[in-house]
Amino acid sequence: MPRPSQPLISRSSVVAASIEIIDTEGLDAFSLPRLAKFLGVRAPSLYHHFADKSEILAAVARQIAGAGSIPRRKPGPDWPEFFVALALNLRRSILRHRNAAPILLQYLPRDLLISTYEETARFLADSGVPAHLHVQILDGMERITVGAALTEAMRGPSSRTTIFPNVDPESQPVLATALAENRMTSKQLFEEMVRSFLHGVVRDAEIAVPETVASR
Amino acid sequence: MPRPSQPLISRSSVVAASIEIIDTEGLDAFSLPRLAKFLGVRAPSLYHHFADKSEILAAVARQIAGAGSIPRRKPGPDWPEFFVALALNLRRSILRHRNAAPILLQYLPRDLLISTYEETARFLADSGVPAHLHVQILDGMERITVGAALTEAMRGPSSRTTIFPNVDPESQPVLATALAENRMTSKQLFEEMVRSFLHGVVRDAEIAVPETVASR
DNA sequence: ATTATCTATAGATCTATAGATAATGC
DNA sequence: ATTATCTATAGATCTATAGATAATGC
Repeated sequence: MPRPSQPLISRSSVVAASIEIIDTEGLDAFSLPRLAKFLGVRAPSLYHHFADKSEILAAVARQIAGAGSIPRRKPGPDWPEFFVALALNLRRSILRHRNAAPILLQYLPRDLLISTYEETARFLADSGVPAHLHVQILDGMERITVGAALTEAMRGPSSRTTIFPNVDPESQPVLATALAENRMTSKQLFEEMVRSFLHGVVRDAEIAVPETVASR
Repeated sequence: MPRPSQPLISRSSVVAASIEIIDTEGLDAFSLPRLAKFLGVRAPSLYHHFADKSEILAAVARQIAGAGSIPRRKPGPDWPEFFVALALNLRRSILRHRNAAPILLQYLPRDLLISTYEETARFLADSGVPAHLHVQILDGMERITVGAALTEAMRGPSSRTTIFPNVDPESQPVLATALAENRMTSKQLFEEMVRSFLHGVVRDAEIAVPETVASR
């Protein structure tokens, strides 16, 4: 049955199927024959839509990383919360497809977190953050968010609930105390990690919302 | 030539050879036949020393991650610098073997960064950091360090020197200004990222070195 | 003429096991 | 008897290309 009336394959259906396979059967199960079977076609037909396998994987990475919506927020003293929201979005997207974490690491689209760095830099400027800190913030946010979410994605099921596994109160009393004192979930730790970083970056800077912006 | 007088293969030589292959030929080039050839033996002989391929890769990850020495430092107000040194060590180890980054992500040994969490928690306590922040610090440090180093390792050669590639001063003036204002290298950004996080975590806490410790 | 599928297949691997073999250590 | 290698190979893939074929769109 060569050339059907309606195309059997589209780039988006290939990406969706790939993610489905990786999610349910794991990364090792993913191959072009497996993907083709899932779509009800033959493997060579995939080459009509993608140059090669890596192009498919790159599209998968883009799909997963770009799934979240970009939060809207006005510049101002609570500018860090914009980044917290952005980071939580990406974390959720990555954790939804934990099996794909190695793909994301390998095919990381730049401007993953911050779709338009320019716009985000302006947001920082309008919030009164000095220009010399912008690169620190943009670069740090990207690395922290992607990195922390990826490592969290790779943790085994046991390490997900208990943050540090196998702590013996007898031999590790200080650590046991620390764990007992902790009231935060993984998600809250992640969120607070981002917040801490941002507050730390501006720790010595005078943050004042410029008049021109404040009065807009 | 079955059973030589001196064993031809050892776990450490296998790990070293694996790293050498991955470093110079890339991760895709790594296979048991390739590894065996490198060592001058036949592939099945490797199974006498390792249960399977993944056991070799896990050993590779452990070797790379555990290569750095643990800095010694006395507790006190400059406790963050201990963590900065720890993080820089791990970053260097990871960047020395960038091709192995996906392996590290997959076979991440827990207690990668902080060999003994207990000891580190005590260091924090002795430095006057409140117990309720210990988990935030230990968990955050591990995630930030590993994550940021891994994403840095995966960056292409062009993105290494220029932190944000392809910035057009015409259409992206704010970002261009930010880049012009930045005087930090990738390493310094990493270092400062860690420092910012730690200062941020304790931003609202009273840090006082306890008398018992300070007077030791 | 172009497009989107198919069949067939080249060509190259790869992981892991079974069983033989000779050196070693007791 | 155990150890550390080897040969041989099962068994399963996989990626990608060449070339055929029929539907589509001009």
